Amino acid sequence: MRRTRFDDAFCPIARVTDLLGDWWTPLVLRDAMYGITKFEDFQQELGVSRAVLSARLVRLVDEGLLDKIPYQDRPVRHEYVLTEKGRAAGDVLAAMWRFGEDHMWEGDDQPLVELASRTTGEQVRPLVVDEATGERVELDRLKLRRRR
Amino acid sequence: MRRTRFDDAFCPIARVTDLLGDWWTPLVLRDAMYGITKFEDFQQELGVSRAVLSARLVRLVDEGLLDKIPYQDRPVRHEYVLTEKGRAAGDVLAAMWRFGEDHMWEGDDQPLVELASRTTGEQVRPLVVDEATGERVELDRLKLRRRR
DNA sequence: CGGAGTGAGTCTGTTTGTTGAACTCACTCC
DNA sequence: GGAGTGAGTTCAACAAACAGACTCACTCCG
Repeated sequence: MRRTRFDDAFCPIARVTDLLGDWWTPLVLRDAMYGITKFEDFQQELGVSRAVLSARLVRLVDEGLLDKIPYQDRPVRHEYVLTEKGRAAGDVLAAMWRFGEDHMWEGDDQPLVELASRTTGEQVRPLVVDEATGERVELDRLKLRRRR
Repeated sequence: MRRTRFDDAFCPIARVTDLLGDWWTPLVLRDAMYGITKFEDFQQELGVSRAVLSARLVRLVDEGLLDKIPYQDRPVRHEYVLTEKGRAAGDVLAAMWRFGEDHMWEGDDQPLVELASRTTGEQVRPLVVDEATGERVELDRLKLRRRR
């Protein structure tokens, strides 16, 4: 029996879960954000099995988050680079970063690393707001309605 | 061999992946955001197997995203309600919503539902910004550094 | 020319996880 | 006394993930 798929669900969260919910997928995407492009580099960085990595990269290319671009012939070698859609998925990872930073360390412990701007050097702390008002989003306080 | 765990990774994204990356988990949390509290209601809404639902709820309670509160004796019945930490995880779901809304429908198709404020009735579109500057976060443009 | 090295996978046997369906248990309601 | 309900647990079949070995097409070094 196939694992239940959500890729044609009416709900955006379900469709994204279908795409990013496979084990290892968010970490592959994260490493792509950090500039990793080659199969071997993903594999060594993550320690994932080569078979699983191969399957994840194929999916991400199929879904349009990564482009697979040949950068030499004889033998053919590829690099995997983020597409526009792939970069947009960075917002989900950024939200995960913030939630993890705030809630996944016990007591006074904090993660050893932080995000910072390459230009100003200031620390960056992702926050989810409403685009129109700039106010924090609280999902449990919103309602769902049919789009008009 | 156990599926590789990321719950003690140095990276916040990896730890959150460990927590939310199990199949069905984001959807359980989403339904909790929409106000579902009872086992049977989750099961019927999602169509997930009862065994998996049971395991996911146990994990979410263990991790402190849900509280399991008895609301009657004889027989004991519980409701699962979001904790503060659980509501905070809503930001990740909101970012998923936005990415899904923008990128998971083909061509001119759009999801049939949208998020709206309960108070003003205005549509809400989650956006990930830097808390300090209010500017959009582009994860692939940031750097990682050791926290000082 | 021969052998080591490398990038990008595929293959294999075993262990874990997911699925749908049936089953349990402790009740309540008629 | 029997049907119904809420909240699970158990089961066997199937899918996915694991570590490690293997393949293939090259290049580089001596």
